[in-house]
Amino acid sequence: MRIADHERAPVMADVARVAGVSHQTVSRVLNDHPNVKPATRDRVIAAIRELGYRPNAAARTLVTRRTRSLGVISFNTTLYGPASMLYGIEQAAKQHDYFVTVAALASLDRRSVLDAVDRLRDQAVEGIIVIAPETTAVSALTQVRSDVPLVAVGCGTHAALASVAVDNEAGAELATTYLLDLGHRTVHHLTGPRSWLDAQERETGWRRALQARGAPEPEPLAGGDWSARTGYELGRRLAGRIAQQADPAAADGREPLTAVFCANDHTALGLLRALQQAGLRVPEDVSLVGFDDIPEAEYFGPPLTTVRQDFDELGRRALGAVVELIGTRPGPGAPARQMPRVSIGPSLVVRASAAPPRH
Amino acid sequence: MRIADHERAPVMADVARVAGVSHQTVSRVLNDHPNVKPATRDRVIAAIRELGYRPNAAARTLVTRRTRSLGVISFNTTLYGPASMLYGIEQAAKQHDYFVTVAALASLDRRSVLDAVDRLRDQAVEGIIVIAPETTAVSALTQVRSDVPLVAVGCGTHAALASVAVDNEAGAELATTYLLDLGHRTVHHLTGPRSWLDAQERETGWRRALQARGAPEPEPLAGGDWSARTGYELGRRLAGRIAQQADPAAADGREPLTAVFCANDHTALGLLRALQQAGLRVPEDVSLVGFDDIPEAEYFGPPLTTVRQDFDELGRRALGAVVELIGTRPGPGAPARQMPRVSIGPSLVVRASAAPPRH
DNA sequence: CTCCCGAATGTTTGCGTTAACAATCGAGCC
DNA sequence: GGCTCGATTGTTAACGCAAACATTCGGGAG
Repeated sequence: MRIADHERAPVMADVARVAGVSHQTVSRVLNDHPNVKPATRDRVIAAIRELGYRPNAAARTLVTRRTRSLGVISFNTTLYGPASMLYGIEQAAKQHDYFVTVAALASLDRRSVLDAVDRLRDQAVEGIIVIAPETTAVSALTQVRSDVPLVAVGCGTHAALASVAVDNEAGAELATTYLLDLGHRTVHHLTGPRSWLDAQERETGWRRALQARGAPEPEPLAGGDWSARTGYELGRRLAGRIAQQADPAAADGREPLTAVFCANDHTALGLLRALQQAGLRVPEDVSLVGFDDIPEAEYFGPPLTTVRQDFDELGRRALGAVVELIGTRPGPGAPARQMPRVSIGPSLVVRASAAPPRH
Repeated sequence: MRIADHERAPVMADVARVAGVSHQTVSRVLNDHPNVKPATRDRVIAAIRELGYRPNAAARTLVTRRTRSLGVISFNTTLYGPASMLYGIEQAAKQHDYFVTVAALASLDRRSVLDAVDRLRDQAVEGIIVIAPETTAVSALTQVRSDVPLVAVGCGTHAALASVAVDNEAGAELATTYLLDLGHRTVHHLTGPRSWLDAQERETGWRRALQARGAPEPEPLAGGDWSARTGYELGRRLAGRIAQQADPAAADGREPLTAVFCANDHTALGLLRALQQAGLRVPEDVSLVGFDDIPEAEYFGPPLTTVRQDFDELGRRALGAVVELIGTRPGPGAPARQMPRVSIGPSLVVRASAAPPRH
């Protein structure tokens, strides 16, 4: 396992010379071809080791037309969800013997997304996974007329793309129904950013659950952007409203607010903080349910009841989907390629932040 | 911008034919060589656009021996820190016109780290950034006799590697001194995993601050692994101890526990939760300071005073360092390559979780 | 003993690009 | 008017590998 002493790195021909065979035989050994005498194979392997030879990926790609690399486009890799998905993708990619090249987006506008796709195509990735669940991004993506297989992950289940996503509607229904079952007259909803499909779907699921029970449908609390900060800001407003509600004279016809389903755990944290700061108790005064089940949710004060989604699994499935797509390449005269849609079921994790309403 | 109608993608020769020039002229246009007549250049560009031509990266790499790709090895991309650094790295890489290939580690043992390096070298990355701050990983890395430039990021400032890191010791001193200044007799420390350099350095900084003030040095609270869970578990034990401490008869000679400096924000959250559950108030009964300043820290109950580190910047600097290293390649007879060490200063973010002790 | 066939190995070609070298073309100069 | 020089363009040769196409060798069938 010598290091090239500042000369050119050894190439296949060098190995061949040392092993006393032709370079083609070396190639055969490298690619596990049959019809190589074991003794020859051993000599070649020894030579490879002796020289510290490693195949040149570019040369190999040039002739095989395969790069074994995939692209992942991600908006904010800082969020727990995207970060976990990336992790799941990479783990799975390793098993399928693929490399993962990431392209982080500065913003989610059409231009930025298309640029990222372009960048990855320049690098000749064999497939692309997009973790960019915004509607504009998705619509931009649907127009990428490219021969590169493309799968969107965590982008809601209704995108016009091959996609892998958690069933947001089902999750939202789960959360809402749970709160209704506890005895709340209705459930309010702190939304995520309206431009995200996940947020839209969670809102839809929430609404559907209310309708199924004939519960009043309060105006959603809009303005969340998944961050704790916006949860906090909305919480401040809510706290004021709840204070009024204690005073019957000030009844304003709106539904009393005793239960809130938050679009995700981070906003729930912000909301929690705002309520506590206003002297309200969770779950005694207000019940809360989140979405995601980030690792910290269990240690909020109080621990957060939330809808769990398996990001790792999402990532793995997404990878599986691209690999599948890569395998079933066009083939002349193939009909419009079908778009696999994988939907993963979420589950409710019950903790202390939701309880029956007081009377 | 036509799509190849299922035939081979156009190559340089196709462009040349359409433009009525030789392929070399096309190459010159592509690479911004001087001495191409503007009119010719325009014809070539038009042809490129007409055919939807894009250069073949593999062929280019084969001859230039440059891949314009970098590898990032990361352990747990799910944590806020690593995820943010990855983001910063990618942003900066884009500006330097590099691709980023990630290699996630399943574990931090020597073997796994070396495998990752190998994988990346197979893909011919020009440089590697490691976000894997464990001592075993670092020691494995120092032995990678490779011609690939390698920079460790967030791995403490004492590794025997080119590195970019926040000054953990200074940050820990900042936190500890702040608590002492508030009037606490001493400060306890909830450590991170001992095998991480960051954790070690934070412990060192904490100890040094105590010594500088002549404050008693309590046994560190070991067992943290950066997670909220371990913070919680340690917190349970602490709570028991504090309860005893209220009873003078049970005094056990240990320092009273009124202030804790946590190795990171997540463990601080767990600790917070455990204390509250035990009926203790923060900061009235116990003051807390964290490390990292994750976006949620501001919304803990109470908001967490913590040491801020700029992960994005860390990532950018790390990228700058590798690019630098790549630029100043060996050169025959070059002396052992110097190892750049960048250390970034942290800052204290004061919030409500720390206050003067009661008497 | 010869022929045929398959296993094992070698030789040649082409992948798409850039670099090195060659050729052409004009303009300026003596 | 021939020559030189620089600007522009073309031609050829790598780059390192795998696939297609030879070749060799040995053994079994006839």
